[in-house]
Amino acid sequence: MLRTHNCNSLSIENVGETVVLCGWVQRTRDLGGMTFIDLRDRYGITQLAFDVEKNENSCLEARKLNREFVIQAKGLVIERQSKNSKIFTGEIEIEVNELTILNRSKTPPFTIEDNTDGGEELRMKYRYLDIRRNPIKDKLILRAKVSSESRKYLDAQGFIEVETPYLIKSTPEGARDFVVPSRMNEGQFYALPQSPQTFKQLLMVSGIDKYYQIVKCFRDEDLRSDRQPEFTQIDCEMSFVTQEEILNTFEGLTQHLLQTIKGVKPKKFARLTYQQAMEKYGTDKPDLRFGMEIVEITNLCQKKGFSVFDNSELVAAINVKGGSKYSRKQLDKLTEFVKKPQIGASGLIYCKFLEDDTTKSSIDKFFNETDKKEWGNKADSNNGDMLIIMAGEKNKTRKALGALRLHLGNELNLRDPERFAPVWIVDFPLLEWDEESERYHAMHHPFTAPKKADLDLLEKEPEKVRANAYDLVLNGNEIGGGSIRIHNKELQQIMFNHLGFSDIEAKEQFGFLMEAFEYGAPPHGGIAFGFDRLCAIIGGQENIRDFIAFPKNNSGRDTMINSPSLLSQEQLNELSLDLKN
RNA sequence: GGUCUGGUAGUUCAGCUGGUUAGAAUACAUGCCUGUCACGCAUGGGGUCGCGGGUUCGAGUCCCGUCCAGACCGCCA
Repeated sequence: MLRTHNCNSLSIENVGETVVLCGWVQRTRDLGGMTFIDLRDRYGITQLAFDVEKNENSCLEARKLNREFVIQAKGLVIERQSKNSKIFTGEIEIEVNELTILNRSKTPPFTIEDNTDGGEELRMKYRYLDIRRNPIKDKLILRAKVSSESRKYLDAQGFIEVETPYLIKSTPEGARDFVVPSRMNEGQFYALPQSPQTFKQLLMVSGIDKYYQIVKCFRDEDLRSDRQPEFTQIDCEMSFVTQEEILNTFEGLTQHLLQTIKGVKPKKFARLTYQQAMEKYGTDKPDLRFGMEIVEITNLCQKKGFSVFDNSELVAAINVKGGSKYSRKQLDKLTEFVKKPQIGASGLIYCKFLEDDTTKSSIDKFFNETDKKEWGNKADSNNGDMLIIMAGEKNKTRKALGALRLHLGNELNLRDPERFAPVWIVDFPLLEWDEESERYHAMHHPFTAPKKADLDLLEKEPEKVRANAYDLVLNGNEIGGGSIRIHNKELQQIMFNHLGFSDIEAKEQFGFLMEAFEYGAPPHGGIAFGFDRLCAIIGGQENIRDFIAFPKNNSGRDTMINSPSLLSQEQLNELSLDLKN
């Protein structure tokens, strides 16, 4: 044994014991006659004390130590003369009489401290040093806890964890696949799974009733702060269940996690239909930690001579509490925000409700006090508030207002990371029109069952068909999504046809699934949680990178190991691959 | 594929409408200091201003291109 204790375990009760500690040198404080060293390991910090008069040799040794040297120190636990209440071991220190350098260290490129001076690029290149820091280490510990608590809950509910293959088949639907060339099958490729979707459905056909897997998935799409090309899902599927049972089971999982990890128990989760979410929040992943809902005022403001409103499909507003204090400059900034090409609005109109009960707006020429007060009533505006009004095409206007709402939520600090506002979004449309390929795409995926009541719309008004599909949204982030699946070959065939697959293509791509459906497939449905995102939000962050030990950067690179990288000509030959350039 | 922001000491950053020898903090090195815990004090070293081109008497600063990083849009069934 190299050590008898860790660096966070000794207290005043251990005084008088001889102990051996191992760890990294966090900092040395050389006072001349004596030297102090903060020794750090995963658990905490213990102060080592070296006194010239008591032990000159080890004191001189201690002065040679630099940051991040790995050392072993043997000595006596003594009570400190001056105590440090900031750390657990602050009442004691180790009077060291044997000091061994286990390994030396170069000066690290950034400081190994909670508030490091290192930028993200450097921290990623030296991720192994970054993980020595508490904030990163703690996030990995939180992740481990979320994973273990998820397993505990699902195991207790009778779910079975089954592993599914990583080397599978590329399919044209959905995200781009990462592909892996097959040496033994010249010219052929495996694909890495975007999700174990078809396998978990086959497991339902197998009678595995309740399945789950905490599993890596892969999508070759551009990255974001909440998107990595390889990411982890809690993937689940159940047989003989209604949508309601699935929602309840996984509402239970989410509550279990929030309770065991954060000690909070949210009430029954809110529910919105997709339609309601789009109307009230302009997005299918609304942040319900704050209000500021979108209010439609089209009928209240048309035919008054203001052509922008008169010619708009929708006029809608959000109420900014306390917004009447916004200066011209602040309003200009907001206008600038909505005019960005990403938002694409042509501008915004404000209407302030002043403390003296009068109003002031950018369109006072066209509307009188009564008009403006009517809008205010509709939006629950009080004196001191401000309406921001936008007009135009329905969906675009809602989206722009939704983006502005989120922007204001950030600006006004309404998005408290310690609060959790979960909401189920239900009744998603089954299909959405894709301009580029000029055909319908499955909004969720092609295995999602349409609502029975909407089935007869499928031929004539496919975009009106609602699906038995749902998302779990937490604090404005989509953390889970699922659906009741099709379990019948004929309906699956019809769906594929609507998605533009010929019968032959459908058979080639998903014949195995449709064949399985012919052997007694049970009704089934499920859900998948974005595990990295879930961890990040429970940890109060929006960026998932620090919840992944070794993440990729914006361009999909791992700058530590420098991947991806070129293959040698021999490797290419063996795989029968030729590079274009 | 697009929009925006940034790239200056090991690190984090400042550097104005172009103008002498490019600064600060921190880290690092050396010396002093017996109760520090972000120890303190003194001294010192440290720069291809991302890269390439252009404008100019003169470019870290302006222009064009390019690379890298980050955020967002598209994309992500």
